[in-house]
Amino acid sequence: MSRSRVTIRDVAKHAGVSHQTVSRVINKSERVKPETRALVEAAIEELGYRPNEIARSMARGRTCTLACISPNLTDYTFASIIEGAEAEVRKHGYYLVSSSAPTEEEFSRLVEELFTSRRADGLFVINPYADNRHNLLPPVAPTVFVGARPRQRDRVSSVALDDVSVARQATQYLIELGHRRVAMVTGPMVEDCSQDRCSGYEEALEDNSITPDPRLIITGDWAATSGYLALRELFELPSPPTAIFAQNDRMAIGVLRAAREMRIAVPDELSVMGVDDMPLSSYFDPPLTTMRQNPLSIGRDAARLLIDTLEQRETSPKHLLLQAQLIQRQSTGPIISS
Amino acid sequence: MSRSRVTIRDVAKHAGVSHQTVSRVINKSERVKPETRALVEAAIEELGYRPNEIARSMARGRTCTLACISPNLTDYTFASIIEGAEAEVRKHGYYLVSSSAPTEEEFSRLVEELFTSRRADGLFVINPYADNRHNLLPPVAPTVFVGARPRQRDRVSSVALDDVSVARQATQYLIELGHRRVAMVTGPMVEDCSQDRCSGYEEALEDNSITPDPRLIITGDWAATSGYLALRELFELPSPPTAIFAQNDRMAIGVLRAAREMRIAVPDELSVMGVDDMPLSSYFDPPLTTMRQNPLSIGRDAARLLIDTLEQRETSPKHLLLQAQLIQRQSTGPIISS
DNA sequence: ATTATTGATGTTACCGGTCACATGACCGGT
DNA sequence: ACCGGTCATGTGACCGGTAACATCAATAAT
Repeated sequence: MSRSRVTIRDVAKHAGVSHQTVSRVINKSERVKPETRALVEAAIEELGYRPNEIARSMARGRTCTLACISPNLTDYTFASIIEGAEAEVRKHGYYLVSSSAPTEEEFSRLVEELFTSRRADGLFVINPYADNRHNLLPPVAPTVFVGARPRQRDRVSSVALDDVSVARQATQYLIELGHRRVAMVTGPMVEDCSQDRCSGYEEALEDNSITPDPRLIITGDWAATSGYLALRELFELPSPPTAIFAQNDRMAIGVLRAAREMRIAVPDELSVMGVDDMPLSSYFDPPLTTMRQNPLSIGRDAARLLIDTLEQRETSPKHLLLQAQLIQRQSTGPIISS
Repeated sequence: MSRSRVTIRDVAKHAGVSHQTVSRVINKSERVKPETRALVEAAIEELGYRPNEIARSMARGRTCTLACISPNLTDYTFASIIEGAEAEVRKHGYYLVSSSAPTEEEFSRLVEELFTSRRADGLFVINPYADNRHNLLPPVAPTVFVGARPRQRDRVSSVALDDVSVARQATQYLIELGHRRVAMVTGPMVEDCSQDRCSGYEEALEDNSITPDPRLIITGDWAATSGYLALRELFELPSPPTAIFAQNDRMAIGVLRAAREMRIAVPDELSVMGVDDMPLSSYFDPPLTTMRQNPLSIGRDAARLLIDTLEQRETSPKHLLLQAQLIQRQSTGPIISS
């Protein structure tokens, strides 16, 4: 295993200074004479010295490691958030341990492991309201919620899509195409994100003096199947909708599939749109109109927020809301008055 | 931030023993009298003591952290591999830092950061032949390749899909449906995975005494667009194929899209299949026939292999090949003799 | 000239574990 | 009764950094 590590004292001896001076050089302290610095740097170069991060963590009581807990790592949006956060975090000299915790129990075990044993300095929680996990946060560690704002005025910061505004824009767009009976397929209603998208939808209806019809709102679970089932249910109604706003792309895809099977022409008889703009959304039949969010930048912003908090540049919790962009494709169209 | 840490010496004092005895208890050493053990455990409980993992790493010279470097974190297959590895790794008391390195430079910077500063004990490399990164491995750390076998008889282990066999089965299946002109869209030919799938394809043709036609092999890049372009190219041929084996689902989706635009009926005029079974593959039109791999178990196996190597249970490199399963859907069908 | 101030550097302890070795009690064999 | 061996436990060093304080020379202020 060649533990032939060069330590700070080896460098010191080689350069003929004390180890503390070497420490000052590698930490870019000002209090070192330029000549001495050069001497030490030469020694570092020559010996190929690298500071041992573990020893550093030990001495400083900080680990420079952050943790990110997500319901899973495979969902495209989650993965992109993590990718964004990871890159940003590393730019600042931190590392990111990303774990999946599908259940509350997993979540609390993870938090316990990571924080009581001092493995991580801070935490990202993706989808904190997927279940009761938001009540199981580590007692001390700075936390940033991703994908939802904290319900109580907590000490946690947050970064999320502006769900209200996104849903409102989407609905408004459908209404402007001439649709008056606009249905919606939601995510699980325990999630704030679903609720906010409902609010946005309702606001848009109100803006256009359309009376909401509760039968047009179907609760789904983000999976394609729930979109599929939603459409079947909606077309049992005496007067079915002419447009559907699905709260994510996967459910919208399910709707498209059901429409195909039921021989409902999209977009001529039914407009369908989603939220996310997954990589293959443009490859469905017809290509899906959607609200594109930028999960990478969500991750990046979350990372900045957490690091700013850790390094005391930010002391009070901050809440960021990001916008989405309408991507118009062929699954939506003007209403056809027959 | 609340440095009210309980240390091993606090516990020792509380229990009236030496810190070393406490250390023995938490490390489950046998050499402790049951009464003493009980005493110490009571003290641990009472004070809420948790060992500081960082101090442990420091003293032992191991970090119990593994790193996983992947070209990206958002690709469904990669993400699933990571999810599988992460869960397995944690079960054994390790942590996983997963990073994306789209380029060779990123890769080598990461390796440098992670291993010269002793942040990680071992490394997973997903897609080691995406570029020249397989030559930039950390000098000492145990490594497992995921998604390809090492080219030289290296000290690295590997876990991969049995690409030859998968492609052979897929091609064989198409041939059994009656197709004689079977085209293929490959991944980038620098990747062993693409090459192996080519070999499997050729073997199947040979098994059935079909002379390979090089014009039927189009090099793609795993992205949907390249499948799209491939089909356009293939249908310029004097006698176009009646079946296409795309080396992954995304490219197969691209083929489907092109077929739709060119009004080629799938599967009546053209059978299309892929490899992966992405979550939404069954939602395309028509639902995609594919070879389903199990990326979670790839990750899990890779994790076991790396940990076994680290803990010296496995001393010589081992190479695992996993199989895939044919998932028959509606994008493939018997040849229609007209 | 003397003292205070500042800058550059060295000394030593410390972070919280583990490791190697020392100690002493107890046991059995001769 | 003596010796060697094993078991349970304690002692002190050590891992490789950082932090606090000490030191000492050079400069500025009185």
